[in-house]
Amino acid sequence: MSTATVSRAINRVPTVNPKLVQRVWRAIKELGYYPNTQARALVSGRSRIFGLIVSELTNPFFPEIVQVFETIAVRHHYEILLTSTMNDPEQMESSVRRMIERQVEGVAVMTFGMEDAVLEDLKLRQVPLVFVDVGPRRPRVSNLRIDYLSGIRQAVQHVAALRHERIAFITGPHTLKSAMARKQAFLKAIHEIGRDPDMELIVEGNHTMEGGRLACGHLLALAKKPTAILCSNDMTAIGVMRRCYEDGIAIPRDLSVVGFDDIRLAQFMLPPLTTVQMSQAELARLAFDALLAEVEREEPLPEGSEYVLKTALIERESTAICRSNAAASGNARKE
Amino acid sequence: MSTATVSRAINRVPTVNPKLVQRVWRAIKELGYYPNTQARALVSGRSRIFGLIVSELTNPFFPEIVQVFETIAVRHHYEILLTSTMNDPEQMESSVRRMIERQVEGVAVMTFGMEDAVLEDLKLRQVPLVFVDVGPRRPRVSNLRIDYLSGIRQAVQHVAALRHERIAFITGPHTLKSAMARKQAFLKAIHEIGRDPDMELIVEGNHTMEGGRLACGHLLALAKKPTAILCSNDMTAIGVMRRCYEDGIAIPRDLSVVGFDDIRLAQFMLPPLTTVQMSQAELARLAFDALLAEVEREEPLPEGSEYVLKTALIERESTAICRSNAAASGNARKE
DNA sequence: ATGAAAGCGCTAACAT
DNA sequence: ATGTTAGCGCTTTCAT
Repeated sequence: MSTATVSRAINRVPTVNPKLVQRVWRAIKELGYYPNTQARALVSGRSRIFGLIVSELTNPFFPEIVQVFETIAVRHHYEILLTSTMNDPEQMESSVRRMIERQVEGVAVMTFGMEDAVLEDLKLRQVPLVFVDVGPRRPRVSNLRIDYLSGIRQAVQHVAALRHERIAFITGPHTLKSAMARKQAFLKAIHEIGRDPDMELIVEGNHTMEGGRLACGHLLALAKKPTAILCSNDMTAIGVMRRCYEDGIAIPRDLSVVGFDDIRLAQFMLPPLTTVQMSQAELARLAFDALLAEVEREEPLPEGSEYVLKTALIERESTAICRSNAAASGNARKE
Repeated sequence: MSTATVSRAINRVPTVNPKLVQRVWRAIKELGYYPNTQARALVSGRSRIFGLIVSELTNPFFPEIVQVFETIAVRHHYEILLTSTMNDPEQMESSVRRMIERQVEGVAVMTFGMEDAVLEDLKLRQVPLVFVDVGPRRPRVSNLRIDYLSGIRQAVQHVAALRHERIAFITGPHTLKSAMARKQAFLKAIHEIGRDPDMELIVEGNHTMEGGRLACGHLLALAKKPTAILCSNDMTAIGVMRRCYEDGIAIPRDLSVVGFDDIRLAQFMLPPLTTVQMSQAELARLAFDALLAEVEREEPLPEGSEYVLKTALIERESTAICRSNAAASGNARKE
């Protein structure tokens, strides 16, 4: 029996004698034989590896993305090559190089911000790519566009319905495209309900807890304080909660706060954080599907592909009716 | 110029003419050439891949481990093959198979619990392995032993010094070796300070928030309630905090709580959680070093290797002096 | 239905 | 110092 026959048996080529197939499988069991993926990849030209680039695993936004991406990948007999760049262009470059060397069949760039020239090499090789929000429209690259407005609109209407009138927004860093999109969505949503945003109530954060804490301090020092604060991400909201804890301000009694992202942490906060969900599981799934579709597509679409991810409000316990305005409008309210 | 020369130039074999080396590198730049790792691995017999098996990425204990392991791996020109098993033996088996097929040079099994027969295949192949707490002593397998006692002793002494007398402990699942080790450490530490543990105050949790919440409920229903609760892990402590929040019990004023693990979340809690740190970064580093040492060791040690990871108390704000006992002993204390 | 042989991209041994 | 050749483990023609 030749190696060719064995190969055929393993790969279930129908023309092999069932008797032989049996023998082959028995031998495999006995010898504990496992095929060598490298050799397979070498001859087939298909590595069955997808690259996955994230900013940092310790940012609570990413673990679920990686988890889900990995699970789906395995189901499709793909392996993932994971790298976290810490937002360092040099690391980004090195990870791209490693990915090319390992012959990845596609790369999901889940790092918010920078769609860099660093990726030129990947594009040159026609490696399918998928970005969040920032990708160019060109063949073999897909984009996951986040519909920030849908969820943020819900959040704004939610607090407005709770009679809040002074609604603040803490932004992310203004260098970050996705953060600016969130701010714009907030402004739009405010306009939609016929109000004019009070610019004093829009302050800049940096998507960290400390940034949220500081920004909250500013807001609380205002002559006319907000009664509700919406945040550009959950970590910011956690900073707000921290600040309120320090200052003895009770959430949601004295102040309502809403986050964005719905990282796992959000539900562990006390009180559990009301937040706009941008499903990490869904994001991962879309990214994988986009890559897979591209790999299986013979002729690349000239304009690449686009997918949209909706966002939606998750009501938990960090928002409540505005006490002052509830009283003003004659609504009884227990203390 | 032959391919061999190019290969030598790339691999910096000193005997090649500097002129040629120059030309080679220039051509590489121009053509955007990257060596094919698969082919290299095939001929060299070294994949430069380490497997990393974790339980689940969404468990806050793991992301930092993965992050650090990956960072170190890259620095040593290794790639990691990451799989999360969700504690499912079947997934564990499949991931082991995939690792063998990809010719990993070593595997770090960071999944607390089960050192399974599933790993037989790996052992057969003499693949270096590293476990946490549960590995057998045999050639090519290393063990990271956690020194639970050092940190738990500090925690016990810390709350004892704060005049707490009724100190409770919420365990993990009793099927989990590492959880039982923590409980034993607690008992030992209590004895060390000359006290007898009150078995009524030892209740079982399951390392989840809900488990902690329930266990805390039991403890609070006791005729003689504890004034301090130590937990087998941080998620349990978070459950305790949740329960107290629901019941209007103030931490640390009415109750002190201590966690274990020091997951990132701990510092974001309100109040920030006092906890026993088991450094995830250190754990990852030890695991990688163990693997690397084993790969580079020609002759395997007959008994494998052992490394010890210390634990230590991180004091934050969820513990405070016991009010009742402070008063009883005549200590004034502001409200 | 099976075997023989070529070749995937690279490195190492041998030859020059 | 460089080129030639063989071979890593596998799949895939091409014969038979």
